[in-house]
Amino acid sequence: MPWEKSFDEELALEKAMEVFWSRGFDSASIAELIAQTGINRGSLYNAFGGKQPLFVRTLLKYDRERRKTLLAELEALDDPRRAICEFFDRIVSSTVADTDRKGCFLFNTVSESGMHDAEVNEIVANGLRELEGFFRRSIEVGQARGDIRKDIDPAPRASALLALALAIRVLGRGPYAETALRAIAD
Amino acid sequence: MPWEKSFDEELALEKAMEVFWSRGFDSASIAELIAQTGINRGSLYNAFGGKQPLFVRTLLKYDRERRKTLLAELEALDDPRRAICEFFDRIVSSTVADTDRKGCFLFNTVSESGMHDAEVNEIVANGLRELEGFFRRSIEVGQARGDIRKDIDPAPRASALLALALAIRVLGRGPYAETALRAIAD
DNA sequence: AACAGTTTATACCGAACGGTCAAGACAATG
DNA sequence: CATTGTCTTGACCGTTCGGTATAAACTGTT
Repeated sequence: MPWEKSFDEELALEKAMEVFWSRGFDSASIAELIAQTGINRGSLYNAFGGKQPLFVRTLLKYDRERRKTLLAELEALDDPRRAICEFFDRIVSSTVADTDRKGCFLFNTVSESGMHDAEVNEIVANGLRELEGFFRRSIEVGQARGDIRKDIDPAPRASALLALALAIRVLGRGPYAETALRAIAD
Repeated sequence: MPWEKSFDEELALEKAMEVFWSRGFDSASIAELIAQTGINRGSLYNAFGGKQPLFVRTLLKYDRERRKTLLAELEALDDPRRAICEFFDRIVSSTVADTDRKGCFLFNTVSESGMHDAEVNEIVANGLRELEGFFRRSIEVGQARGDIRKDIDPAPRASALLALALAIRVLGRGPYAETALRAIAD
């Protein structure tokens, strides 16, 4: 048997992710993906099947390696109130540190005008759902422990926090005074 | 002197606006603009100069005819608290009524990945600024009249309301239970 | 050394893109 | 009625798009 893949598939996915992340699906051209991944046109199609499947794989990779690990990390704090604050802390600081204004891959995909196919929509919807769930759980536990005011309704407040997070990411280009935003969250 | 334009420029702008509004600048093709406006390719270039200038004109038209009139109308209520509620009422109801999921032209333009040229950015930034100003003014006046709690800081709260509005529009595809969102605004 | 299987590299495809151009259609002037 | 100058029209431009096909290069087995 002959010859193994000569490029690192995972590393190529990482590069491809950066391209989709910053440019979006439509605007990302195959040429750019080739240039950034360093692998050849034919190899790319051979290894991933095309633009769309590649996009899905990078999106899954992002969801798995960034969103899930972040939430797991925050839940491990076992301090709901701090977890939420920490979450917004990170969002704000990573937004201002994000010199090339990539934002958040999931949020970018949500707001990209043309709704994608069912598979992509499912991945994104699931990500948002889990993020909202994280907020809701944090609020509920925080209330049970007396760390968070009891007069707020967990579910809609969780939605509101999700909305704030999204907006911070989207608005991350103009108003940097968003730091003030975080202070309101609770 | 010869011949006047045979098509209604304002009506063509309206149609073009709908195209850019729902598809975004990049995804909107000249072919589609031609089909929807009904005017010919050459005429379009002759009358508007190209895709980009046409986009700017439709964006200005939107900003002038929708955003400004809406804010003026709400300010005319002379009831800051109700004005804010009314604003979110309208955003939510127009979002659920928006069968083709256009969202808000300004917000769409903000979140469109590739930052546009300085002119477009200025229009959008100005729109957001004025919207935020509307919130801040409403809060301040409301506080002075005793309609709004005094322990909230107008400026950051205005930013937060802007963020909520944007997020509602962006998320307007999945969670329709956003109606609950509005209840939290104050 | 011959072979098999997989990667490379490159040429190429039809379609769609934004934009231009030359000719024809037309109303107002002389 | 001829002229003038704009508007309309449809063909056409070069470029780029995502995707495919073909042939060479290469490695491990036989």
